[in-house]
Formats: sequence, C-alpha cells, structure tokens
Amino acid sequence: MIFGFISRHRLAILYGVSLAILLFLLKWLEWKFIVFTHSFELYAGAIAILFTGLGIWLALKLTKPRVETRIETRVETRVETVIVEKEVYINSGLTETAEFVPNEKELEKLGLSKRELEVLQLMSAGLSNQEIADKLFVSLNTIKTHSSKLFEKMDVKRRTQAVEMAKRLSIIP
Amino acid sequence: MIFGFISRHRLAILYGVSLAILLFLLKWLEWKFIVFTHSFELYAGAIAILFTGLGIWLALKLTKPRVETRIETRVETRVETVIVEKEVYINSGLTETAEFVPNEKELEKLGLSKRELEVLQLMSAGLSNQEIADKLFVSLNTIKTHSSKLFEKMDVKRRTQAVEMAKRLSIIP
DNA sequence: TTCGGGGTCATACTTTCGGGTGATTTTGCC
DNA sequence: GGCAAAATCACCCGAAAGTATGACCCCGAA
Repeated sequence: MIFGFISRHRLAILYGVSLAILLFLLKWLEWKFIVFTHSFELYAGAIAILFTGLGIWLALKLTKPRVETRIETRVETRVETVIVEKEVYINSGLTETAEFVPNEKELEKLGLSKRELEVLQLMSAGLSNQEIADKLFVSLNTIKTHSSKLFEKMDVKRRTQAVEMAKRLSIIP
Repeated sequence: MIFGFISRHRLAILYGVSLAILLFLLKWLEWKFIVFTHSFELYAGAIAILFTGLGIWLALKLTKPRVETRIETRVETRVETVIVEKEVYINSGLTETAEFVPNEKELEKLGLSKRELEVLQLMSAGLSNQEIADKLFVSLNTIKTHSSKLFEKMDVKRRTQAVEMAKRLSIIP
C-alpha cells in the first residue's frame, strides 16, 4: 500500500523535494550575492536557467506516459477512474477475443442505408473504390455516389476518417 | 526560399522572439523593482515562475509531435502483469477494458522507423497527408516520402490497407 | 397516382494520393 | 572523422478519390 502510494505519487514527491532543494539553493545564492548589492543580472540569469530547466524536466516527466487521450462521444455513460491490474499478452499476434457485435444504436443514428454500410465495410477492409465496385457488381461511379452520401451522413471528408469513426463507434470490427 | 527558411526554423525563431520579449520584460521588472533595493524574493519568484512556464512550454512544443510508443522491455515469457490506470465506462453495453499495448514484435518485423510509425498513427486517425504535415511541422513532400516507404515496408498499396494491417497486427489501437 | 428514398450510372471537374527520382541535412554509431 | 540510416524537401506525373449535378429505375407509402 505504502509502496503503491509512493509509486503512484512519485512524481509529486520528486517535484516537491526538488523544489525544496531549489529554494534552499536560491536562499544560499541570495546570501552569496547579497554582497554585490547590484548584481541582479547574474542572480536573475541563474534563476532563469535553473527554472527553465526545471520546467522542461517537469513537462517531460509529465508527458512521458503519453496515453492517447480519446475523445468519447458517448454522453449517456458515467465515467470513473479505477486502477486495473490486467494481464497483457506480449507476443501473441492476434488478440481477437470476442466476436464482434455491431452497435445498432449508433448505426441507426447515422441513418446509413444497407448499400452504404456495405461500401463502408469494404472500405474499412482497405479496398479501393474500383475493387468495391467489382465486388458489388456495380460501376465505379455508383461507389463514388455511395461513398459521398456516406461521408455526408457521417460528417467526414475522407474514407480514412469514415473508417476510423466506424471502428470507434463499433459499427465495424 | 525565404519562406522555406522561416517555415523550417519556425520553432527557433519563435523561441528567439519569446526569449527577447522575456528579457525585455525582465529588464523592465528589474527597473521597476530596483526602487525596493532588497525585494529579491518577489523578483526571483517572478523570474522563476516565468521561466518555469517557458520551460514547460518549450518542452511541450518540442515534444508534442513525438508520440513514443516503443516498449523496450523484452520479455521471454508470454504473459506479463502491468498496472494501468484507465477510465472505465459504466453502463455501456460493450465492456471493453483492454488497454492497448503495441505489438512490438510485429512492429520490429516491419522495420518501421520512428517517424514512419508516427505518420502511420496519424493516418489511422483519418488525417490527410497535408494535415499530418502540419501536425508534424514538416512539408507535404516529406510525408509523402514517409508514407511511400511505409507502404513499401508494409507491402501495401494504399493508406487504408496500411491502417487495416496495422490495426490487425496491433501496431496501433 | 404521386411522391420520396434507395439504388444505379454518367459526365465533368478538383483535390488528394502514390510512384519515381534525386538531392541535402541530420543523426547515431563505429 | 567517416559511414549509413533516417529525415527532410522538391518536382513531375498518373491514378485514385472526392464533389457536383443530372438522369433513370424501382418500390412502397401517402
């Protein structure tokens, strides 16, 4: 527990200690430089350099565990922060565990037609418009029309955005 | 040419200008506070705060596009336990709680460089080449070069395929 | 029967993507 | 210091993607 606390608040503690040391150093510097009553520049410069370094260090420390902050659009859900201890499989390539269940609610909200959804699925598989057209036995222009309407409904500009959104909304595996 | 120079050294110029402004501010502060001959603390405090902020800003500016995803720990066992702090959504139909861990084995196999991986990540977010270029502070042509090499290494033809493969191989979330 | 949505297809146009090539600079490493 | 890889940037060109508009067909609901 105590170790966990220290581990979790290591940063804050470290920062506090560092700050204390710095303040002590400053006091000492002040005393040292007080004899030259007007040597502001040196003193100020030292402080400036010190604290610039501190700032850089602090920022780096704070941003190192950069965990992609996801913007969640689900508003009706409650959110709370917990600590989970979880097993992570390091060397297994395929981690597919659960069979995919499309999110009907989000799908309905978008109002995509059957054909548009088909196109979206093939898009997410990395197929080109021509390949999708061939697979669905329609013309390239038809696919373009579908994709345009698709983008309009999903409020995106590119197929990559559409795929990203679809995956995020669990419309597509 | 001149524009290119400015574009390329934008950060340095920005930093230089900011530093100049700050120095000017300091001079003014010094003049302001010189009347109280012994108010070191206030002056030093101001400088400290200012430069801490500067340091943080600088570090963030410099490291913003760098999304470090490489995990160095090479383990022989197939399972390792990690402690992660994450947000869990209550009441949501889908209870996916898996924290993403990049598959560094596959990643290594592909031999992607750091920059290429960054481009791949931004691609998967649905960004266009131009947007990626803006975000990484480089030119559009550079992104094109990166993406080309990326496609070559991943043996794909299109960005959508690259994204699809990357997600399948758990290289990106 | 009219009306609207979905599906199909076309033309014309602009933008983006990707391949190919060549170049310079930066960086890590021996 | 020199080397190799990485990163940067540029130019050209063709292909693919995306936009805009209009047209036709089919079918079910009003």
